Amino acid sequence: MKPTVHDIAARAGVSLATVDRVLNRRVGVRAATRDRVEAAIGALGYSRDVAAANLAKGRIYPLTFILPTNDNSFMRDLKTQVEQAAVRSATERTRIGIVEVPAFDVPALCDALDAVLADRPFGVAFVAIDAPEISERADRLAEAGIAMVTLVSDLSGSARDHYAGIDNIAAGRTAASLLGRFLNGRSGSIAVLSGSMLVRDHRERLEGFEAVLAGEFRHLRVLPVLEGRDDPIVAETVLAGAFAANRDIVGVYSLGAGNRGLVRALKARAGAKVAVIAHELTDTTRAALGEGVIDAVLNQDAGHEVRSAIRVLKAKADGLAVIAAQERIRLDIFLRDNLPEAGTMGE
Amino acid sequence: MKPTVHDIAARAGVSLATVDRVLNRRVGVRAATRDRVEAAIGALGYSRDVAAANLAKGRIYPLTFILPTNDNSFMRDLKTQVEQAAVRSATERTRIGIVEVPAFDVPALCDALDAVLADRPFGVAFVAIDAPEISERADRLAEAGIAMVTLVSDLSGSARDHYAGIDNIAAGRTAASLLGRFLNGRSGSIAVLSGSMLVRDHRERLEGFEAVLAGEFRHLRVLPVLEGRDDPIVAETVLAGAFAANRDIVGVYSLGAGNRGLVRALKARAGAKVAVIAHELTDTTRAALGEGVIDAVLNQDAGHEVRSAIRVLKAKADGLAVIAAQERIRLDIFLRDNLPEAGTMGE
DNA sequence: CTGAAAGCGCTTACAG
DNA sequence: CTGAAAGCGCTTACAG
Repeated sequence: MKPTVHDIAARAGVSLATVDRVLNRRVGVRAATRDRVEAAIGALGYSRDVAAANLAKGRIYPLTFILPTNDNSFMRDLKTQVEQAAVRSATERTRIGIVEVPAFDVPALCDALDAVLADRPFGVAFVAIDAPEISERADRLAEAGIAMVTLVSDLSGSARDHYAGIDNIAAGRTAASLLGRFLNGRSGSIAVLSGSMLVRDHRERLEGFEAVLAGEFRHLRVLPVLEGRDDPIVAETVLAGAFAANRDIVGVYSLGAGNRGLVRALKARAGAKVAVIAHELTDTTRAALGEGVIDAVLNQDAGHEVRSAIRVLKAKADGLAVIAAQERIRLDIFLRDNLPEAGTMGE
Repeated sequence: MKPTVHDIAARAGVSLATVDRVLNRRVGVRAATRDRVEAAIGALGYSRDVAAANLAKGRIYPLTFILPTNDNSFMRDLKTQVEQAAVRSATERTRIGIVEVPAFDVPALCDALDAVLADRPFGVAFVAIDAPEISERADRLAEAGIAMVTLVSDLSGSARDHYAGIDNIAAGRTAASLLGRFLNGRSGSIAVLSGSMLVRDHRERLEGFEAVLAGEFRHLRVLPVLEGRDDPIVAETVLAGAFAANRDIVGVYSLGAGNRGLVRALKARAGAKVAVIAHELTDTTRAALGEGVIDAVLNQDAGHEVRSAIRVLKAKADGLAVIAAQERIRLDIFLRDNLPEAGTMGE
């Protein structure tokens, strides 16, 4: 049988309360007593039953998610996933708060993080903007002992405990590699549509993309990056402008959101088919993949990211380890041929 | 506050024992009493605390995994993942038994399933061979109330509760689509290396592969399928034979295991580079991807499959729902550009 | 058919 | 600095 606190208490000749004090590193135990208890723990090979501990503590985990209010499918999905996790709160012993802030808005995100600091939940997850003011807030949250996970986009050199998102450099490299192979020798210009160069995920995708094109596909020329603000209307406008100004565009890499605008601009354009790689599987990109308007979609699973963030924050609060492999967020590659049924996405 | 059994008991004017009887559908409760308790449950919006119930029950879940003893990296990885899950048994309240059987051996798998039936664990997970004898065993296990998950390869029209594996038709389609695009107009023959046509996963991959080639890439001709028994030595021999007999091979789809043999045969072959798609990211395929010997690897995550099987079996035992999206096993596509760091694979 | 009491493995006031 | 007792939400003999 697995040893319990009773076994430790008996072996060390102390009460349950003292065992509990040692187990939870609480102060006010004589060194000699502590040593006896620790010896018993070691000898018995004790490991705590976390479920029983949580039951006794009546522990619930207050967690805050800060999400940007972009009008794009991916962010809406992310929010839906957090809401669904909130529905599971009862069984998972969490209490999940959602705070919405305008997208790409550093002061607004700072304010939200300050509010978290005042509120002191167990943990916070947020889509980072890569700015020094944000890193500074992250440091303060870490000092306050609040567990912290960046979601989707990471924060450079910060005190966050974990990043729940894909490897964006690899995503950019993959996009370039697929585009280069699909174009197969054709030369010309490549349009890159981003959301904003303020966020690290978009910058990293661009970096990986340009590195592979420069290394392996020198006949493809990358045009200056377009910023669509992850907004369909803006995206359509800037992309249509690029098509008008550059008649030799043979490929497009849409590395941000706002793909409804991308698809409209592609359909409005006359001339030979361009090869297109986009991010995030949504109703829009799924349909475009089916029609052959988009050739491949790189995807991150919002549901997995949210569940992973929650697992990591809870584990941090309990001082427990996570299964590292389970928390790795995959880069999904979808072609027309491996589309999952709608509504079955997930970890 | 979340209502508890005490609240129900008070409201229905009965004891805890009676509440428990109703909650767990045990016999021996008068209909009128049952109705009162159920009314209270409904009015209060009660939901059971499963962790507390398991603590009280001292519940552990005996689970059996039946794995084939092939000498290939994927199956070794699968076994390692089950062993790691066994290490987590203490915290997950499982007791995991592993049974090994020779690969592609119907009588051996039948014996193993009969042994499970005699042993009566809560649940069993096994790599299915698609044969009527196996389906018959599955039916008996289902009748005995043993939860059942097929792993990696499914069992047609059987009573299994769940299949923890990828969509193999989509995998085959994806392989064809990538191969066709990478070859980009070149015509010639395609060699297909399978493990065995006895298992459904290999048959389905072939089916999807042939469908897309026939539909979209008519200039590529599929040679008769080679059976490598998922064994490197056999795979190398049959593939080398195919290369010798067919000088016009321009592509290879290795849809089973034994890729050490595939790589040896490819390296030994003179002539123009062939496009190659293989399955499962292992040390061998990872290295071959880096060297450009293999162009893309389709992968299933053994760790995810094992964790998912365990979650599903436990949920079945508890009569609980799973998060469907979390149990969907993804088809991973790896190019040279999106290889995860070694040792970080997983859900 | 029903209930009182003890117990699962832990934690928490409270008393000393 | 340490311990006895009660309790978290549920289940299980046992008695009636």
